[in-house]
Amino acid sequence: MYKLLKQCGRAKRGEFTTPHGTIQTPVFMNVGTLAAIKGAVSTEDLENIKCQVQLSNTYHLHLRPGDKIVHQLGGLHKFMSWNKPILTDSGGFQVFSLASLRKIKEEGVYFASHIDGHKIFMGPEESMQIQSNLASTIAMAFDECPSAVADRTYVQNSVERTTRWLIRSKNEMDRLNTLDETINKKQMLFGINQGAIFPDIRIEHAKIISELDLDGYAVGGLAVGETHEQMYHILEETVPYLPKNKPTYLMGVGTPENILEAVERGVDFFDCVLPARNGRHAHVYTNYGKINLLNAKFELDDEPIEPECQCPACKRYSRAYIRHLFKAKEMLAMRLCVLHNLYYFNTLMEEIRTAMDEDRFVEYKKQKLDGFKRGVEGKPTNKTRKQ
RNA sequence: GGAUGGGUUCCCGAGUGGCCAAAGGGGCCGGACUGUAAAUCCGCUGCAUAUUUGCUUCGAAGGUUCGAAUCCUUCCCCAUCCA
Repeated sequence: MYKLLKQCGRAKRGEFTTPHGTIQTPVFMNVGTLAAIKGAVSTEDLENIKCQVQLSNTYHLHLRPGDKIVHQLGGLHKFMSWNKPILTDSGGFQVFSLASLRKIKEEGVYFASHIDGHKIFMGPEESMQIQSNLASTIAMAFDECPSAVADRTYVQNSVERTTRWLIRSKNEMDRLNTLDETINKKQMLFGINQGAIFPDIRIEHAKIISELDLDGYAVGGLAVGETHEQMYHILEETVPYLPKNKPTYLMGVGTPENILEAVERGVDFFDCVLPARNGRHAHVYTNYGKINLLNAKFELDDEPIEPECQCPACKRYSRAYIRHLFKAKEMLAMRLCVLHNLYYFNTLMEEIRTAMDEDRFVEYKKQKLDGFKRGVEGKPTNKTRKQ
């Protein structure tokens, strides 16, 4: 259940209560596709980096270890030893990312497993059944995420099918939640808005799905190749047509800049692989933009990644040391950077919430974006700070 | 002292007359990554430059040839074996 605590312009500050605890929003959901955040991050670690919600994936867990196995083991929470909320993505994104391995039909999608090539079918009912077996807190409707460059006719047809799939998803979830063997009988369902970069299709779709009284509403199909300006524009056009008294979730986004811009436009849930993936690839976030620790200029840099950061990496280790770990291919390098990046994102959200509570979100956002824009080169030194 | 194998661009290592500034790795340097087929992928790596081209390079010095990292001579090193 979502409680809107405050609005700053269109920006929403809220609280979302679930059977697994209350989520303070705006929130960043930490992505652990295979029931683990890549980079050797444990559940204990997540407690140290302010993680409120984890995200896992229907398609991937269906293939490995198999949702029935997770069900037999008591559901995802017990399986991965995490008692806070978990959102499962429906497999809709894999319809996009595994484009060469699938075929879309009205009944659903035929995939060739990316692991061994065996044929699998997933429609709305199958996706809900898998997610019910996984017993996540929040299930996502099964959708198609069309490419940003798809033409209007394609998108129109795709969105209409996604609507039909949403209704089937909801019916199936309602049914599953009444079954004896269901682990989480209060599993929530979020619908997903699509429409690529066509505002009228987006708005029309938003209006239709808003009538279904779902637990939350996502905007999908963004950050898949369009420009940032197009993404922000779509949010401005679309979000006002989604229910204010429900969470609004921008799927798969994004950079700290993207998040600040989207919060301003009314989004309160986010998820993104970037902090984890970039961390594994030595790119780390600072208040003065993203830096690549592999760069030679950090060879003798004795500073932490972000001097103002209180994460497990920044409290103890220098950029030079972590750079060395990357060069030496020590997995601690990735682990530290993933922890830092996730801490950075979760802290960013915390700061956003505090700023909204204190009615200074606009100033906060501006100050943050200014810092990112200046970059590490433009960072004020002790000397310039005194002046 | 004798026998054999070998010395290639930062490193390892292919190449044995032209298509060779020289395969392939590694390293170095740089880039990408947005509901994770990603601990991945891409580019660059002799010098100088207008993406054309010029110059220098394959242990050293000579030589053969229109043309040599590749063939010949001598020398210098290295490895293994025999004395």
